[in-house]
Parts: sequence; C-alpha cells; structure tokens
Amino acid sequence: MSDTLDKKPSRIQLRNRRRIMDAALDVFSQHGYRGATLDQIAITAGLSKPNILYYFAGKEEIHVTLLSQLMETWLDPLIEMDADGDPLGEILAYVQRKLDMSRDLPRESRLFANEILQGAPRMGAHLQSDLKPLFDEKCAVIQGWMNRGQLAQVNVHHLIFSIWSTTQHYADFEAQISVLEPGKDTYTDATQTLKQMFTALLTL
Amino acid sequence: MSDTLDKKPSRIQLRNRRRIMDAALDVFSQHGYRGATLDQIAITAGLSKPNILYYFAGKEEIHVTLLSQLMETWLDPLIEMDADGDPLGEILAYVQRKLDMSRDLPRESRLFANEILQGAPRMGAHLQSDLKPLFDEKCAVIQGWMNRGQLAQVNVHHLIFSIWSTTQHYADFEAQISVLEPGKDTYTDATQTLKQMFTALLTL
DNA sequence: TCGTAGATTTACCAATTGGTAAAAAACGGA
DNA sequence: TCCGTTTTTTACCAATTGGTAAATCTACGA
Repeated sequence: MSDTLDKKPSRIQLRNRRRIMDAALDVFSQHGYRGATLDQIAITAGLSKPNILYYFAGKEEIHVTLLSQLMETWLDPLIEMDADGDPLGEILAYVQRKLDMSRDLPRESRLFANEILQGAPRMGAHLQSDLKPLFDEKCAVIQGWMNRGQLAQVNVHHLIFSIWSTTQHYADFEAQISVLEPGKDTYTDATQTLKQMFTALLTL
Repeated sequence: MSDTLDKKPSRIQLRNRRRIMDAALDVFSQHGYRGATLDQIAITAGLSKPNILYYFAGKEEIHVTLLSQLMETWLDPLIEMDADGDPLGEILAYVQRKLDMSRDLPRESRLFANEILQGAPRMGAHLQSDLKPLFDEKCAVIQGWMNRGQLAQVNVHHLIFSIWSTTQHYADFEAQISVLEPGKDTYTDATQTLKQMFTALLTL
C-alpha cells in the first residue's frame, strides 16, 4: 500500500508516479477533468489501469495532486517580483517570466485554464489560500510604486489581470494563433509587443 | 424526420430546438465537449434524451451547430470596425464591444475557449475559412492607419491578440476574478483600465 | 370528428467508464 | 538462495455513456 505518509518512496514508485503525473498532465490539459479517462492516462503512461490505481486512489486524486503541484509553479514568477527593484523593470521582467512559462509549459497553462473555465471546482480553496494573499501583497507593492510616483497610475488589479491574460493567451489559444500566424516566430514578436505595451501604459 | 432541408419548422420544432441549444450551451461551456453528456443536456432542456435525438442526429451535431452559430456572433464586433472611422476611436470601440460580449455572453465565450483550448478539433475549418480572412483584412486596415501616422507603430497581430485576451479573460477566468475581487464592479474598472491601456499604447 | 403526420415516451443495447479482488510476478535484503 | 514485500496483471463489476426501435400520444387540417 502506498499511503501519503510512507517512509521512503522506492525508485520504482518515484519513476512511475512521475510517469503518471506526466501522462495525466497530457490528458487532463487536453480534455478537462470530465473529458479525461483513466484508460487514456494509463495508455499514455505506458501502464495498466489497475497499476495506476495502485499508485493513486482514483481519478480525482490524480487531478488534485496535479493542480497542487501546478500551483507552486504558477505562483513562482509573481513571488520573484521584488519590491526593492526598479518598478518598470520588475513588471517587465514579470511579463517576460509569464511569457516564458506559456512557451515552455503550455500543458500546465491549459490545465490551469481548464480548471478555472469550469469554475475551479477542485481549486477554489487553493486560490483563496495561496493565490489571494500573494495577489494582495503584490498589488500593494505595485500600488506603493505608483503612489511614490515611480509608475503611472493604473488600476492595479486589472493591470495584473491584463498581464495574466495577454501572456497565458499564447499557450491557451495556440490552436487559434497557429491558424492566424502560420510559421511565424510568435513568441519573439509577443515579447516585443507586450514590453512596448506595458512600458507605454506604466511610463509617466 | 427533421432533415436540414425541411420546408417549414413548426412552432414546436423552433421552441424545442432553441431550448436544446440553450441547454447545450450551458453544459458544453461548463464541461467541454467530452465532459458534457446528452443526459445532462436533456435534463437541462427539460426533455427526454431520445426526444433530443429526434431533433439532432447526435451529440456532435449539437456541438457543431452551436459552434457555427457562435462564430457569427463572435466575428460581429470585428466586422463593425470601420476603416473610415477615427482610428483610435474605432479600436477603443472594438475593445468595448468585446468587453460587453464577455459580460453579456460569458457562456459563449467559455464555449469558444473550451474548443480552442482542446485544439479546435471541431472548429479548425471555421477558423480558416471565416476568421482568418476577416483577421487579415482588419490587420491591413489597422496597419494602414499606422502607416499613415494615425496610430503608433505596434505589431498588429499581437495588438489584436492582446485585445482578445484581455477582454475574453473576464468571462473565461471569472472564477478566479471573483476570488481575487469579491464584490467589486469588475467590468466598470476593466473598461476604464483597458481604455487607458490601449490609448497609451496607440497614441503617438 | 377523424386520420395522419409530427412529437414523445418506453424499453432497450453495446461500449465505455471508474474502480476492485485476487492471483501472479518481480524485487531486494538476509 | 530463500522469503517476505512490492509491483503488476488478469479477470471482473456496476454505473454511465451515446444511441436505437418501436409503441404511443398529440396536434391539427380536411
């Protein structure tokens, strides 16, 4: 039995757990929770379905585990924003990190988007306990910059929403972009345009 | 039998077809294609499952019909953009129309987002045949404005992507926003912030 | 009012779903 | 090498899925 409080996960446990997580990320990010099947995850992971249920108690536990791990990755770029750094530089660097995540971790972005789209039924609590405090903290930091005259006055909540939406768009709506911009170096142009946009918005 | 080429749809046909479409919009937009079930749609519509299959050939036909109808609604705000109008005014009005659509038609926005997230398996053709030409046309219009010195020089593709992402974000990620901004008048602030943002970006 | 086309229900079905029990196999330390 | 533990497979299951056939009911024009 593989309880959450086992002493030492064996090498096999570690390898297979990771395989399952990776396969689940594939499947859940493409079809959403209800559209994903254990059989698909099993096939993708190269394991049998009962074997997967040997490592995880059920479909929901796999999904929840995935979302928990994702939350850390997801908050990281915002955590790095430094209150003592150069205001515009810090925000542009944050935009850059978010854009890099869309390019390098598109599955994670889509998993997150799927969950929120469906009303965050399995992540509402995490949003409240993890995202909300961080969001409030960093909003205060940016508001401080604005109050000190280091940035133009903009509604801070919606500034952050616009950073999230513009950057994540490139992962979540890739299917659309690839139709409209076939064969283009999308991320290079996006980097340039978003930098220009937020500079124009925030420069006094 | 109710073929596509029936002479006259009866009052009952019209009413039930609309009911089914509405219920399907509810269910598909919340769970995606694979996560939605005919039983759910039937219950939501207040009809029996076989009765629904009397009006539509199957689950896929319901979904495809929904997406086709949606495409028209979706392209409308962009079609209205007038090459002979005031450049900045036209773009800000477009942003406003898209934002209004997020507020008034959130289910449609999420249905669209779900489909694109999953790789647009049932809409790729529509994107190519309907969206792409319109996109190219309007990009040319905006590029013309920029070339004539009526707007600041910005990558036009990514300008439009940023309009889509920032406005649709308010419908698609509502579950997240409602956690971070409880009890706020989100759309009023969004309108103001987005207007400020695109004005700053596009003013010379 | 009556006949019929249109609309709805009842009773199914095969395939797929998430999940289980238990046997079999592989592993690893003594 | 042996023995107990961990891992994997085989063989299932009940519930749900999309979908069908046919009987039944209902609306409505002649």
